Amino acid sequence: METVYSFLLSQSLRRFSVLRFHSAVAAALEYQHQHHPLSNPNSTAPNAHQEKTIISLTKSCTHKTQLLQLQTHLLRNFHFYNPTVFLSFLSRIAFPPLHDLSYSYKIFCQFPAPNVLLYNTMIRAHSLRNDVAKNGVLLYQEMLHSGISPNALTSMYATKCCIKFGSLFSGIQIHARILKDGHQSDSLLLTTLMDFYSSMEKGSEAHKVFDEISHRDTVAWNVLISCFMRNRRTRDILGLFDAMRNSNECQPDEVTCLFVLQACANLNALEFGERVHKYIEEHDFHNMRNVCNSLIVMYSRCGCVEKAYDVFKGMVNRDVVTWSAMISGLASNGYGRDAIEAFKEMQRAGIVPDDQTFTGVLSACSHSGLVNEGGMFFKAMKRDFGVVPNIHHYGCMVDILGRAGLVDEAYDLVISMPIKPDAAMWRTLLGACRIHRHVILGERVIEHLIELKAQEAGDYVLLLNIYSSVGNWEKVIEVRKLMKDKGIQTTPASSTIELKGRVHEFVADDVFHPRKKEIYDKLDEINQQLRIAGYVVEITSELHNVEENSKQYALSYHSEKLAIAFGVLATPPGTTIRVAKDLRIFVDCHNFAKILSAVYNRKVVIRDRNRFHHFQDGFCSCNDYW
DNA sequence: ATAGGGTTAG
Repeated sequence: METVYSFLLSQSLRRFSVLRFHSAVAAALEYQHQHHPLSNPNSTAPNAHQEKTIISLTKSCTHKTQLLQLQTHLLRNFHFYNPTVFLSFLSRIAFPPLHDLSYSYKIFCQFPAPNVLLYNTMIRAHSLRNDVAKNGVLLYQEMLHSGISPNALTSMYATKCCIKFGSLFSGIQIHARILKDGHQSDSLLLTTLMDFYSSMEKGSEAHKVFDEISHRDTVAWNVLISCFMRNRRTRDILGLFDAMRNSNECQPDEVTCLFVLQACANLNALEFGERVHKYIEEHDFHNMRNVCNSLIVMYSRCGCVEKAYDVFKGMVNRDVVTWSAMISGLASNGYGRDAIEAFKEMQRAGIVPDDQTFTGVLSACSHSGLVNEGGMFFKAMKRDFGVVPNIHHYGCMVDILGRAGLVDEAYDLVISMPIKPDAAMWRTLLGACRIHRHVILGERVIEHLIELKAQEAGDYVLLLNIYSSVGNWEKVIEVRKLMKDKGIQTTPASSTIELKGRVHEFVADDVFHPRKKEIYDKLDEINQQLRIAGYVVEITSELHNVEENSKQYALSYHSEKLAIAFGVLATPPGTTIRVAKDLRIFVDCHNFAKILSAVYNRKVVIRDRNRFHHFQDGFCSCNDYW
């Protein structure tokens, strides 16, 4: 018995780990209990036939009890510590479905001289779960301490542990070790390393690693694209798609298309989205349901719901995601009634709606001012479909009531609902207060936002607009002073327009665009034309920048106006002008677009933070402003 | 001689 102890203890000391020391003691005691004399572990290696049998036996075990029995048997025959057998056994325990990490660690500690293979197995098993990923990193460090050199797989598994654990420092250490060990030419390892930097929001580091990969395949490109997606570098993704197509190493696959379509949806880049659609058809990805669902979303988010519907019609197997995407697309583009029809048709098709379907249905009601229907669906979703309203559903209801002028009812709903309201909820209500010039409630909502410590410049601007809309200039001055004292800065709004697959971005009084002179001249010309048609700049009701006075406001060039002017300038007559704005559209610009659509005979589609505004022949599809 | 890399479909 002394031998057992001293052997295991010396092992554990040599391998530098207090944890391991305790495990080793426990293990030694267990063997004492089993009356098992541990002699030289490898004294009787199984022959080739035995080994094969043992491994297949190990693989056939589905429960831990079976494996325990097998372990006892193998120990008795001195076969357990055969490296191959032990590895097979450990893998079985450490990976799903059993995935018993504490037990696998226990038996791992019992192995006299773990090699790199065993460590890899252990580290990989730890990289699969968030809660133990940290131990994977520790195992890696322990391995280095005991003088075993890692191979490319070790570094990869350890990197994955760092991703799960979220440790930038450990990951950088691994990166250094990769370079030291000369594994920097392993493209699969570097792909994982890219993903690591990406998940740590170190985009430029990820890009550097990408540049160092000698043979970049589709996966490497996709990881870079997902990195740009995370870091909101959406516009660069379009460039990457082209670069990928022009490279002779690899071509975009359906995963690439999913990313790029999402980028197009965010950027309002319809032309580019259509090109991706063409690519999808050329490569037979259009039979994939997730790709089609993404196409529906892309077309809807680009204000082109007809094309979204074309894709929808062409699909054979529509699931709940397909229907929900279509319903939301119809809703956000102002086709509330059609969205509700689609919902009914979905039920006829036997597809069961879920929570996100109802978000779409309720937003249809809010976008089309269907107050009664909204209330009806809100009641029915829980009663008839067992979908418990979440914060988005309550948000829609607040929006429906608020827009309809029932701001007090909306407030009561927020107060009485079983979910804690978030900042977005209060902002919805604040927006309703602004539309209906509800000063008292507006002040109260601001208090709630301050309480949440979530108030933004935009919230104060809304409050300012509420005060100015009722002519309370004293309060306007007061809020402006408050904002100045608090040092609250308004972020400049930006508008984008796509032209020949390129996205152009404008801020108010933009000076960056290469064709700015032409654009400003065009905008002046448009303003002149629109004034003849009765367009008056609305000064009093909309203030967007605390620094500005009314005179400057009247003369300022809003980002959406610049984008529209660029559209008029650079596209042939009759072309639809599609603009996306990251904040709410201004009332003044809304009027501007409305009159422009008649005077210049152009359809104008503006997507702002909340919804689409389709302008045609002097009218707008939305019911916000009139 | 190891279950080498990446996915947001609403």
